[in-house]
Amino acid sequence: MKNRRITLKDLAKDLNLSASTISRALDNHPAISESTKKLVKKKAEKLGFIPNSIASSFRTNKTKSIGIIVPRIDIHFHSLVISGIEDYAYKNEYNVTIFQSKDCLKREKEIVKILQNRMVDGVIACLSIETKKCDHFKKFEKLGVPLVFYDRVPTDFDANKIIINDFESAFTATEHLIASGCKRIGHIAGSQKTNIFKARLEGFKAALVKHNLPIQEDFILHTKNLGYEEGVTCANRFLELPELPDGIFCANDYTAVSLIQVFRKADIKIPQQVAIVGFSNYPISKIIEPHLTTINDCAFQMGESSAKLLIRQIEDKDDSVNSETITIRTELIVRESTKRA
Amino acid sequence: MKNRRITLKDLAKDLNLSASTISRALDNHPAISESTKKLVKKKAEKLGFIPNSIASSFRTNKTKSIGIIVPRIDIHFHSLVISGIEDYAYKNEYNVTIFQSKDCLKREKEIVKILQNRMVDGVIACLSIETKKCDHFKKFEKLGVPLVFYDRVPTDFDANKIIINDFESAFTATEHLIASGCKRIGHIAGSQKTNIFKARLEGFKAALVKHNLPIQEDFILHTKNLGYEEGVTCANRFLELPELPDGIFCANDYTAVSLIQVFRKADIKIPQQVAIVGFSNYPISKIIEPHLTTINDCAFQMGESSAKLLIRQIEDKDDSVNSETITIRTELIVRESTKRA
DNA sequence: CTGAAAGCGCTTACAG
DNA sequence: CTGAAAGCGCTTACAG
Repeated sequence: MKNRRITLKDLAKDLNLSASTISRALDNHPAISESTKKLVKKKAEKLGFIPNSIASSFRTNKTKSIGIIVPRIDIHFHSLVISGIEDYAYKNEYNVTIFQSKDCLKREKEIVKILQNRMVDGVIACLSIETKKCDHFKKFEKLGVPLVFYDRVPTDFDANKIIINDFESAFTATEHLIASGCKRIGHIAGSQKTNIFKARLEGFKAALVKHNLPIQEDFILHTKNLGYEEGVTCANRFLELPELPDGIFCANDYTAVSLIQVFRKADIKIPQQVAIVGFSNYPISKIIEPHLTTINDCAFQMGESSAKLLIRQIEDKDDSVNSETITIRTELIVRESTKRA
Repeated sequence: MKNRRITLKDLAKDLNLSASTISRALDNHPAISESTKKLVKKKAEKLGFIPNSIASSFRTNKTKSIGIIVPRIDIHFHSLVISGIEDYAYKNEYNVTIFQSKDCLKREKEIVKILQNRMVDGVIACLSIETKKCDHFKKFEKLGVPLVFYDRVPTDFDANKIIINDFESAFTATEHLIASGCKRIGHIAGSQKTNIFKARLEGFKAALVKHNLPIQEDFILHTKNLGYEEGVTCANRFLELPELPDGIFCANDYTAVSLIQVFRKADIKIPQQVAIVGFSNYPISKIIEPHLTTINDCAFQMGESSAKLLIRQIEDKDDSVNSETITIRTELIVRESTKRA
């Protein structure tokens, strides 16, 4: 049942040519005559020749493979990024090998070690939540393996990074609330150990300052991981305040959805009494009622940009000395949850 | 900056041993003395030796790599399956290379061709929606590359398949509506060109028949891809009927969510007037209000099972002649959308 | 318990 | 325009 695979040598013998010529003909080498190329390709097709990519990788030291390290594949943001990476990689004839760190530093280190065995030409990574120091990634540079980080990127380490403008996005979201007439604006913040959530809180505050609005500390609620349940807790804490905020900017969509649901049950009108803005543009933001105004975090595009930068560095030897930071501009998507007019 | 990589030969020279011995020592070959093993491993560690996995793959004809073909990575179901595959593969020291067919037959064929170049030891695939004939997959068998399908599996082709019990799941869901007191039960069906949706419709009908309830054709609405928007259309069609169903089983969660939202706006009480069951246990099912009763489709487990079966067939030569179908048993998750008591 | 040797299937610098 | 030859870094059957 299982056939022996056809090799270059088989083709060579069949055609009375050398393996070198076959190899060059299939690779469209300019030195080979058109007629020979045609002949070789026809024969290859007929015999069902499939080049052994492992042999080729071994010989050339190129695998045309990208390694990806994500916290979890089943988080929508990451699956979108991966999709963007795969898309760009596929067009450029690279393939994509995925590892999940499960947000566990130990596992991240294991994966980094695995990826050093020449399996991939370059690596794209989003740091695990536990990762503070990135020394384990430094080996890649020594090995000449380009590396690009996205979203959760190292701070102690000069590297290629693809990020979004979190500060400005938060600033824009908050200004949008102000423009909608909100004067007492609250925030649900993510872990301040994570840069992106820190930037979102700072952008929020900066917008208030710019417009001479007070920063009320009891309007700023902190969470550990911005989960749906934490959002419910925050909503209840807002309800216990002497006076509700009239606008709330949430550092992600899940907590925004919790707010909407808890507030609606408490007969609070959204957006009339409280306008709400989320962050990420998760699918649920256009299903929840009222539909949620949010920041599109351009996850797919982050993936594309990561792959583009990485592949450029893989193929462009001179380039790989520099490290580059690319900031992707998000956009505010205005929906019912802030349409007060 | 870029160091030359250490090879077996370097280690051998350094230790005055042969490359054969180094190779065996690192591989814990029983013939090598413990003292030599210790010596070699220590030296390897010290020099930072990283085995060249491509050279090893080339030599042994094993890549320890699994190829996955999914329609899209960013569909939650598939990202969960991939997560399950990666999890099992990682534990067994396999890695996972992903391709998206984008539900396009042409691209699926391209990917299948790419995967035949020895890059992977086995393949897991979910067919593109356009795929009717699976001839392009037959090459894998000839090449001795094990192949497992999940979810959308071929019918014209004797293959390894991981599926869920769609018929029974639909039957259970429908019986649950009946047990909740529903007597006029409707269904939102997926494309009847796809087996799983056909099975769900049949399971639905079978439950009605068993309990001597009428099958009302105008209570069975057909959709193309069970999208959220189509769900809204279906909801409105239900509302135009002379009498509403008192229970509706939807072939997925998105359409169920649409029903809930449109019905609530029309002041129809859920579950008192209409009880609703979905299918898939998407994250939104426990966020939408009322929370949605649904079938957990065990996507992660499908991934695990696919990987398990595939790896067994990769490593167990005798086994690979048979093809196996594994049916994963789903479970009904009862939530507010059907709690009428 | 260890070593010498062959070879996996390509690619490419060199030669003509 | 084509070929002969070397070699990428491992693994393993064979020999001792």
